[in-house]
Amino acid sequence: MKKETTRTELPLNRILGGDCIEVMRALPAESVDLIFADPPYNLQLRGELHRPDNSRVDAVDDAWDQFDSFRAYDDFTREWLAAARRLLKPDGAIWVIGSYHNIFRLGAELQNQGFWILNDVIWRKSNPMPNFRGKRFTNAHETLIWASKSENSRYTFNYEALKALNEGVQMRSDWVIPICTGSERLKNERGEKAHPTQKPEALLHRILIGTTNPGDVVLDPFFGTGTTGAVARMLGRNYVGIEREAEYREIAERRLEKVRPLPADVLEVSTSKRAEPRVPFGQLVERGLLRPGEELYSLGNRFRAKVRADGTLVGKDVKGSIHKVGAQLEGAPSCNGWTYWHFKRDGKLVPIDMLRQQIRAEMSGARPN
Amino acid sequence: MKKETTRTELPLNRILGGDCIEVMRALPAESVDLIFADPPYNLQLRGELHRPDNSRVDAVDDAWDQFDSFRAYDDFTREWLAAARRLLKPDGAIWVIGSYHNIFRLGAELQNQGFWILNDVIWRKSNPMPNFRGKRFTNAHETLIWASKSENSRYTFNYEALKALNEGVQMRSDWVIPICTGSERLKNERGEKAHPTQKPEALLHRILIGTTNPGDVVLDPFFGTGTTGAVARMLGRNYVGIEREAEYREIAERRLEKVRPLPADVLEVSTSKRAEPRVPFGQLVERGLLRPGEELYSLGNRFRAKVRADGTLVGKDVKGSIHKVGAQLEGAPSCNGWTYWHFKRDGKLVPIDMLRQQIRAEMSGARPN
DNA sequence: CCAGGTGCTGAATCCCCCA
DNA sequence: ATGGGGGATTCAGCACCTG
Repeated sequence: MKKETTRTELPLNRILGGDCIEVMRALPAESVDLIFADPPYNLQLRGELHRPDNSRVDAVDDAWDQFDSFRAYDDFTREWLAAARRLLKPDGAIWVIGSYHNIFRLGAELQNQGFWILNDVIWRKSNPMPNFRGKRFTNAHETLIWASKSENSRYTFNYEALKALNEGVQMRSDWVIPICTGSERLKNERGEKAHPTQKPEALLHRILIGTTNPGDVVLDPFFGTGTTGAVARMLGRNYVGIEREAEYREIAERRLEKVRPLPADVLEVSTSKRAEPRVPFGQLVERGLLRPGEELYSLGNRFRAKVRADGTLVGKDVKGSIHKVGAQLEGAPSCNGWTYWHFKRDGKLVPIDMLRQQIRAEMSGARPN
Repeated sequence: MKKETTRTELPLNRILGGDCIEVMRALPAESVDLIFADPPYNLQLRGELHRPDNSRVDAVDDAWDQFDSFRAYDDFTREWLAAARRLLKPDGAIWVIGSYHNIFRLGAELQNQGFWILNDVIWRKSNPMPNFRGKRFTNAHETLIWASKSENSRYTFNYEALKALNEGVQMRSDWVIPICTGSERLKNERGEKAHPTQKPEALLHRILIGTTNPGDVVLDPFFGTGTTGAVARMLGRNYVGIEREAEYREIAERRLEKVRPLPADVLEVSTSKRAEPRVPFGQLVERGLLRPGEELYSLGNRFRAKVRADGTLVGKDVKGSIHKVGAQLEGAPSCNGWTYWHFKRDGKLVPIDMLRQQIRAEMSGARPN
């Protein structure tokens, strides 16, 4: 049963037909920045499942034979996840979505394969289908798991952009988003909904804005009618879709043709201070913005320190960087010297960070960027 | 190494010392209606964490939360779940709570053992701890799983009572409840929090109202400081607690002594068979059961509000119906004012729902029901 | 008595570059 | 690979104090 697979180049912004496990195995390793996966959880699919040795799992229709069906689902999960993992760049990440039918098995297998869970996120549906028989709670949410490829991955997280999306408050792990209805819901020629579990674009919008950058490659191995691709294309990300059903692929192709990518300037998002160019404190002295020997005053004006010619400070029994001296004086584990230390101008105390901003402004002025 | 265990009778309304797996193995099979379990989460924390103001976060670093590997945690989960399962009556059910660190392994093992998941429920914290380094989403929720012993269990679900708790709308799978702080949070002699992970009583209140009946037996194998027992006792349910740490047991004993069980008539919950007559809150004032100006006290005694002559309440910065004011004070989408607000009689706090029951009794007149 | 400000805390897998 | 050091980072609720 061994199949010869030729590793192709990664075809960007295309939908690939076929079984996602086989297709992924033929793609180049470590070529993808983000994976979004909405795998099937319908246990009726078990007839199409394969064990790791590629033997087919017998169709088991008996409802009581849960153990075998869970095992088959776990085998399927293990295989596609391993194939997906291979494609991820070392600093890549994955999102999976599911309900209580499958999310626990999915999450456990993610952990087993060495993915590092960063958050579980609750998609809280503002308009869920009620529980008609009154025997359970309204199933009003689905669960997403966001995980990096490994514990030490430097994953992408646009903290400031998400905070801005959330009215200036840190984005939480529970997201209120309506289900996909109305004109967004795709129909087939017969007027029926084209796909049973089409996800809202708002969900993918938040995921892609928050955990990818423009130009990144986003892979969706269960592409369906292409929500991931549509949002990726709109947001200037590259997508790779894999879908087994020809009908879904055709609908997705037509959908993607209509998407107009947004211009680059709109795609710029708020960035954190971490992204700003580094300015050594010594430059302030070199450029004469602070004189050697000048006195600096701590936040709260409890301590003083003197600037030395090499860009270090000297205070009472302490010397070192602006950060180190501040931390030692405060007895704190760390200290941001830029906001901690102040200098005197016209009798007023001004944070030295103002001088850093001045230098940064000059730097960006030189480079028209 | 075989240990002879004598199967004792089930000791009701007591806290049992020792390892919960061993203790459960010594209890009689099929004797429990509901299990609530808050097992260790296996947090796997690395270094210290500081807030932006440099204060240190008091982490959950207790020995009982340390496991060497996922394998070790899975073994532990398998054993305690199996022991718990044996104790459940055929129509019994279980609730477990966890975070992304452990909930996927917990859910998968529940399924493996033949439990039938009925819902996963999201506890949305109205006041979670933020993410201090801006590297992830605020971890603003925990996940509960509600499962019956088997697929065909006729589990208890008080649909109408929960609907009433939710202002007449079907209860959803996401619950907004504040974390346990303030006066509800138990302290030890040193003034520190007595238990690092004490759960809010409101969470147990909803679980016990929704999925048990008065007189049922509720087992909590990780009893801690006894939240499950306290709410069970208040609501006229029997509890069995198991806790390994003597210090937690002593605190729980003292806590439970103080709990006053509610009278039986208050515990009757709505049934779908016969709708209870609606009683406007204003009738309590008209009839002189409550005086205008009288002070009401919130569940948990955190808030107060004053009764106005028109049957509305006025609290700090809020006025309106008993439901609306309760919801606003709690920051919750809704609130059942009848069970939320209490008045003082003979120095004790009594839910205003008792007065409604009184009026209903009068209304039903000849029918003693 | 109220308004406003300060301080503390909560189940947390919480940095990243460079030598 | 590992260590050192620059320097970035928080929301809601309650207790307590001051004016």
